[in-house]
Amino acid sequence: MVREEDALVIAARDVAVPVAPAGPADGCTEDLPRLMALPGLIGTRVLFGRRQEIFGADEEARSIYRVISGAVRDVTVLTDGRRQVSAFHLAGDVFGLTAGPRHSHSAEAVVETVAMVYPRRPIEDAARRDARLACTLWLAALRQLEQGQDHVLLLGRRSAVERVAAFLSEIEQRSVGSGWFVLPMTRRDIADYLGLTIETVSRAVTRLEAEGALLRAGAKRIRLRHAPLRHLMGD
Amino acid sequence: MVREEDALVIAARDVAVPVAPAGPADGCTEDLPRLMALPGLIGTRVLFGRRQEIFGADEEARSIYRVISGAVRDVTVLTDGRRQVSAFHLAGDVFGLTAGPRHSHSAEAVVETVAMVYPRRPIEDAARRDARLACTLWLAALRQLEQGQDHVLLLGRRSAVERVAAFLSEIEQRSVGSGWFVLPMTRRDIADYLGLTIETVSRAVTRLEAEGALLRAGAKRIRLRHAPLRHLMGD
DNA sequence: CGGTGTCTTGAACACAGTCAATCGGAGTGG
DNA sequence: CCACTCCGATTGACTGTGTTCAAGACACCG
Repeated sequence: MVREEDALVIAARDVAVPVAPAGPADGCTEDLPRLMALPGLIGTRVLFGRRQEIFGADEEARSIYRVISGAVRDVTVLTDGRRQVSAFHLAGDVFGLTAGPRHSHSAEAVVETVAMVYPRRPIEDAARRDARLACTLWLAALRQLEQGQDHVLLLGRRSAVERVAAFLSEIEQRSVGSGWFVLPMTRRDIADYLGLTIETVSRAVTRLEAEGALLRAGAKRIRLRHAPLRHLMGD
Repeated sequence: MVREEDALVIAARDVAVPVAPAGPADGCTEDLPRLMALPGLIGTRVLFGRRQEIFGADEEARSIYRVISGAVRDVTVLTDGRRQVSAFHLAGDVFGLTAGPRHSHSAEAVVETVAMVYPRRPIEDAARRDARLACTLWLAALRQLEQGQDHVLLLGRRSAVERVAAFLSEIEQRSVGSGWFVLPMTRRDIADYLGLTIETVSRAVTRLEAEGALLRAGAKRIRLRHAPLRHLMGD
């Protein structure tokens, strides 16, 4: 089994893998807002109207964005009209990061939204010189990566009711206050985020209400009851 | 609509957003292997047996990995046994990156696998000093982020046959040669990656074969016929 | 107070899941 | 070399969750 080319390989079961005595390991600054205010990184506050496109798919990625207020959706549309929302960005979130020269999806304001817009080139130039900034951008990307993995788990292995329950929990946590909160997006956005139809989302919300897992005031004003909600979330 | 606190905000439709004249924009070095060979970053070649766990969920993230040969799966298991594979890593891929101190999922060798293992702390220390390394790690994370978004689109808005067709295309592209290639993973892994059951994966492959979109030699040895395959992929 | 867009509800259907039996291929031992 | 075993893959019949198509309720705004 051990061929010559593997001669220097250590079998994982035979030896303890050499490791650093890891501590909290968050050496990078988490304070992206302040870093982005560094000299030379001049951002612009921009107001986007409801449903306004912020950038389009295949468009050159010239800017990086941070939400001040409002909500933004990342959208991919297939040629036959099927639509997928891959992420929502709320106040404080950074979006528009991409490895390549072009965006792979579009971003649209869900409601009237104010965002800081930073030109990409100067940011990347600065990141190439300032390791702290680069490290911070790395963390921002990793955090989005982990959100994406949660999303994959949601879409791959959860029922409709579980998806809607998890979605509402997520939005509640990312909204400011506790108690009542407002869904900025329509049922269509939610459905396209959860890989469902608007009818199924509607039925799931109705069912959650019937089971006592939430209270409603209109379609978008919601208050969760966490104890019964957890019961319906599976894990 | 424009309140006082928005006074300094520029409406996106009124002015051209100031942008840098963006070029190819890939200032960061893409050559992660060579960067990881920098002085001070001492990796270890480690051999993992088939199905061996490389790291577990909730385990401290002490290392970063790069696949030399073989294949690795990222796995999340819910308490009720439902299983989701969030990614496969093939030769050349970096994995084990995480923002927090702990892994959110486990990683397992799909087949006998050799990987380079780099201790995390020294890498992050170096990244905090060397902006090029930080920038490169940033790109690695962004690339995984984009793969995650493709995965979300797959799970959210594609039929079973489309998912399997897209999956086979993806593996073919990431494998070395052209023509025939080998699936290192079982039907269970594929099903858990695509959010399907093994029976549905099996039926989809059978159907793709019947429609002339692929040839089979055993369950894992495959050759794709791209023209008919595209037809069945929707977009 | 009407009009329009969004949301909810209902009934029929379809796609993928479940349960169960069979097939196939790699490895093992006689 | 063949028979046996085991695990994974395939196929079939039936079920169920979520979709589709269609109608109606609600709320927001002129």
